[in-house]
Amino acid sequence: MVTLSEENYLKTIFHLGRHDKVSVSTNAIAQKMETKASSATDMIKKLSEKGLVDYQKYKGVQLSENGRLAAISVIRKHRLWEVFLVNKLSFSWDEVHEVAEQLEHIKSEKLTLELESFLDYPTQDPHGDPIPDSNGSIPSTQKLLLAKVKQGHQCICVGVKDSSSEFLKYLDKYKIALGSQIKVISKEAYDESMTVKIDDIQKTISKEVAQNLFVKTN
Amino acid sequence: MVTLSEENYLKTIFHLGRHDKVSVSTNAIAQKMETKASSATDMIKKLSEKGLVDYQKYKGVQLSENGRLAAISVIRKHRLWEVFLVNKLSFSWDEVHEVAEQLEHIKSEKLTLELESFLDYPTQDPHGDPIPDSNGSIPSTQKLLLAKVKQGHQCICVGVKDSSSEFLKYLDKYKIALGSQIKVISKEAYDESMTVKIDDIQKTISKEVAQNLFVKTN
DNA sequence: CTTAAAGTTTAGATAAGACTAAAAATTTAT
DNA sequence: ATAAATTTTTAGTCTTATCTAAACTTTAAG
Repeated sequence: MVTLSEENYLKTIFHLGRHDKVSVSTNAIAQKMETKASSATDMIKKLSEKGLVDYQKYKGVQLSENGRLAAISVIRKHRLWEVFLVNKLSFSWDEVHEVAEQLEHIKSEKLTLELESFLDYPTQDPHGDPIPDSNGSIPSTQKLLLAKVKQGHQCICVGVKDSSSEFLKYLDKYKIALGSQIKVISKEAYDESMTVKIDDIQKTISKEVAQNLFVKTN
Repeated sequence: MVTLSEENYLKTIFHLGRHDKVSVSTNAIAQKMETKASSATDMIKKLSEKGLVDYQKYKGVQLSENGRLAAISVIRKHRLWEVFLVNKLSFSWDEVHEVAEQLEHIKSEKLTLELESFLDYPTQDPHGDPIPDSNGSIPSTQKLLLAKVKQGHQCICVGVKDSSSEFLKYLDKYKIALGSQIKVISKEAYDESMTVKIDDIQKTISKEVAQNLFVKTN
């Protein structure tokens, strides 16, 4: 049995180790979990004893195959519930995270499968993040940050890097949503801001925004 | 903040104190919670300190107004989720309890209200139990046990007293469901069994069954 | 290459919730 | 009405997950 707390640590280790596949440091885990390094060490030992992570003292951790599957199972449930909250109940994309953090720990294989079916097998959550399938495979999407798009190019918004409520509300305010057409009109070298046309409305956006929007070029 | 464990105790005390409104004994609580009397005493003290129950040593407990509201809130969520599982996902009425036991602890007022709306404001769960409204009022239904129905009388099945998986599967097997028309053909004094006509099919049912089916006379 | 800084682990403590065993109170039975 | 049986509480222990403070590694600087 994997406890609620263990699931949260596994999820954190998964997210931290996602991009660079080197091992994840104790401090990084503690910081993300908003806890102390000593607490992280304790939990890492426990996860290691259960065979969910590979751990060497002072060298950080990596998820084992079982740990990866456990983490993905939690992330799968989190994202399915987010789809439920937005598509079936009337939650907006900036309101779902906290509730999904609770719902992701509900243990029932049948529930997850039935929910997935009820939602018509969605492949991504309301923020554009991919939903793992029941085998733990994560559909990959070739997306890049809007900040990387060259002047004159056209793209489509497919996700957010920062899914904080504040950023999502900003996007809502300026009618930027998944699927929005974005054309890069010009880029400012000085502050890395850019002027873009979003579904035909022109707007200048800051570096911070451009570095947190995922797009797909078409 | 009411913890998960506290919520479970409050729910148990509510159910035990439902019919006879006298105070609930430590042993009764421990038995229902499948724990030891000493653990129950510890929790009772904690609930008492939080003002959720009225407690006098050796005299048992009663829910305070706040405790009652907290218990009802949990029961409301439990029953709403059961409706969701049966009506929206394809759970049967004998499969919902365990999952609802987990879902009932999700904390989000908005979620509960939206779920209730999504389900079209149901007034009872799949077992015929009433769903409290958001103010904590429980719709009362005048129901009685089938065992009390006199020979020759007609009634309609409106709920179950025992909602164990075993009993519910028995009812499914013999096509007894909420809404079934039941006419009492004869009663056997010796073993309290009765012969009934259920939606026009005649069957003899035992005392155990008759004492666990709620009906409404029409 | 040695030392200071940063990062990590250990040791010991705490709180929640549960348990066992024993003591105390209440209820039942003679 | 008192002894026996039952119920309830208390005292002390355990586990999980957390914390602080101190000790120990590793890394970085000079």
